Amino acid sequence: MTSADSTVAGRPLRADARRNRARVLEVAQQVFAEEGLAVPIDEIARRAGVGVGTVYRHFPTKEALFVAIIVERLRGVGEVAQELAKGPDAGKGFFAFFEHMVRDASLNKALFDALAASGSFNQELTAEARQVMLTGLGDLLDKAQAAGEVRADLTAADVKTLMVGCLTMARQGTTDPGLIVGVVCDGMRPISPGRTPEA
Amino acid sequence: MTSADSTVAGRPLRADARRNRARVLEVAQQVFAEEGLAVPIDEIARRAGVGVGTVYRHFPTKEALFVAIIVERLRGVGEVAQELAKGPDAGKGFFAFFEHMVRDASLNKALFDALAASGSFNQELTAEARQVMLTGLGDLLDKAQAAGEVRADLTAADVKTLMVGCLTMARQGTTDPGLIVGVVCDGMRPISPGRTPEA
Amino acid sequence: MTSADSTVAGRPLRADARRNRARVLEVAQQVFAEEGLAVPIDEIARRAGVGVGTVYRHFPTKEALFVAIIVERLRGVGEVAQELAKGPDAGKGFFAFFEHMVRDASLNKALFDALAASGSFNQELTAEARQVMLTGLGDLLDKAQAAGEVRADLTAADVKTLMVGCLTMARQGTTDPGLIVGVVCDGMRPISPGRTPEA
Amino acid sequence: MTSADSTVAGRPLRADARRNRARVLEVAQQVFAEEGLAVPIDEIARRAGVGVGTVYRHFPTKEALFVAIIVERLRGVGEVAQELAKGPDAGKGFFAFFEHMVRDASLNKALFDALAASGSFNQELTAEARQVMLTGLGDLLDKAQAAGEVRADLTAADVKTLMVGCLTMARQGTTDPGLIVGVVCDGMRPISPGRTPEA
DNA sequence: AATGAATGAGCATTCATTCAT
DNA sequence: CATGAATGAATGCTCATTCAT
Repeated sequence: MTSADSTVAGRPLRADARRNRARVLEVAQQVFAEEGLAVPIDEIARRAGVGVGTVYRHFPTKEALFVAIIVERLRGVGEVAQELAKGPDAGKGFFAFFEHMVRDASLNKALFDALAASGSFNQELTAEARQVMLTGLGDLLDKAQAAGEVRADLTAADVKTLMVGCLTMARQGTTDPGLIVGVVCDGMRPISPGRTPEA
Repeated sequence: MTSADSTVAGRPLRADARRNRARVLEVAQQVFAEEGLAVPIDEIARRAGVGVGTVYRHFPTKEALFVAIIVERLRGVGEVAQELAKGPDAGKGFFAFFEHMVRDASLNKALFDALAASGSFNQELTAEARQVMLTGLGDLLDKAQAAGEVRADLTAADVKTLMVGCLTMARQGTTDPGLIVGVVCDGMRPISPGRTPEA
Repeated sequence: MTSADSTVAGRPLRADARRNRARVLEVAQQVFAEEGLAVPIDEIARRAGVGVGTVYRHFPTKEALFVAIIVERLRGVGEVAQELAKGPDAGKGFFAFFEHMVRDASLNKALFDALAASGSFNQELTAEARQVMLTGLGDLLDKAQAAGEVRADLTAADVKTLMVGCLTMARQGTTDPGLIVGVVCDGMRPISPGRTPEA
Repeated sequence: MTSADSTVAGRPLRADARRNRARVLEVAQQVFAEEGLAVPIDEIARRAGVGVGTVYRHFPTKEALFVAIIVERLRGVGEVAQELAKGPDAGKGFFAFFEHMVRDASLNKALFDALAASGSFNQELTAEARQVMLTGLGDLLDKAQAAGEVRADLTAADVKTLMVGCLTMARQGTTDPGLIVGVVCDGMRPISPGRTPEA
């Protein structure tokens, strides 16, 4: 909703061009989500009802297309976190966010990849989006830590990593996602006196 | 370590053949580890110093080669777990195993893949090896649970999942593996009365 | 001559595409004719002055390319026969057709293969074309038999077989095609009373 | 049974070597007959119960192996013809030979290939065997022509060609071999006054 | 002599990307 | 701008032939 509609920084796209760009993005996300990165661009073009050329007009590279998807997703995630940080109970909010994210992304390979693979691509291209995401998450985390609900030694990056980890596990489909999230969330809580972790 | 040297069940391979087979396996593991499954067989052959034909003589398919790696690894992991299960302090053993595994495999993509992707391939081919692994891990887990050191509601499959998750995270390289393992191990411990998890 | 220009049944191909398709077909026919089915697709592409990809765009499989050639040929043969069947002297027409066909195809391995191998491929794909051919030939044969110029116990399929046989022989290059055709045509005539065949 | 047992002209092979050579030849003939020339040498070696090396020891090339089969066959055919030429009724003998050959070879792809493909290989290697064959057939033909049972303008080479042609047709399996042979044999008979061939 | 492991050129096919229409 | 045809490098795999054991 911000200003992510132009190809790079050119003039505002023509209406039909914008429509095509959006359509391709949407389809690509779905297709990648369903079948993985190996899907040929031709297939995406076909499903989007446009020619390959059109895909390449908007995204000069297959990687660029994927990065675009990632960026869009990361931005969304960051915004949600930001929202929750403004709420009253940051502790509850934090864990809810974590759980929600995992539940959500475990159903959506594209979102998963957006998080997981955000490091595997031309870093420069995703840098900004990752920052947005980490900032939102960071704000939420800070508050939760201030409230004593989360281990103080965790950084936003650590939490993101743990989130991706939970996603990977959830996606395996071999274990109840609830249990996984339970274990990890539990592990993120401050170490109570009654426990002897790692001892 | 057992008798995994012959192709399938034929006569013991000739000395040079066995050497080549081992060399290919070793190289393939490394190369796959470094660059992922996309590496051409030709590349593996080249690095192993043999012709493509030789690779194909020993492993009739690229998948077969990968499966062979997985199987070898899983077997190893299972055996280690089995060993530890026989030790005195199962709780300590369990967490040590978990930590060790993650630390180890985070340096070795092949081992990681062996664990992570063991479900993505011709199930039949890896079934046995996976069983060996789960059995070993299960024995260790049982003892640790009996000793009250691990949440009773976790199964061997859950633990394996958590291990793979930690591996994924550790491999990202963006977070201290120790911290990750710390969090997850902590989460696997029984819930102490002094804590209000998920509350 | 009819409408065999589109790939399957899509919109009429772009001018250049149609040109390429035709060129590939033509070259493939020649090359197959000269060197047999073993010729690599790359070779055909090279000789046609296009990339391999182009060949594969038009013919998704090597077999498909060959089938296309066969189909085109069979259609042509059937149409010629049909034409002659409409003529006045069916007997003369029949033998002329036979002779012509052999003479023609003995110079063109592709046409030969079209006839000879028409049974060796995905039957479904060539079924229709074969039918066209047999129908044309059948009409001509019927008339010739009615005129008492051809043994009444021969079917269109038999005649086709004999034609292919003559072609095989002619292609050997070791015997005068005229003599061969003479012998076989002679054998197809009704058995005169003055002869004691097989006696 | 003559002197076709040594590799080329070396010393008489050791007993086991001769056994191996014969076994390979026999198997190769069968396998080629069943599956065509495309069968890998490894397959032949396997079925013959020897190593590939052994095949190559006896036949330095795949082509050489095939030539050897051809040669053996041609010799046999020539000998049969020779035999019949010595009989009383050359006319009957000639047609019987023709029919017999077709019937026989249509069941044996190797024999068929031996006849059909005898021209497709290193001519030098098969020259002698072809000569033997043509001589035998020639003797039989001469007598039949002298008896007025066969068109005088046919040469042994022509007849061989017609035989191969009939084989090709018979092998198609789409027409009754008897009918084919009937037509061709009929065509080989002298032109009776009561007929107007090619007129 | 026999064996079968090793070799590597060769082939069908796919797919990211470019460019004429 | 959109289209989709053309391109060709890349890849998994086969198989004739050589050679160490």
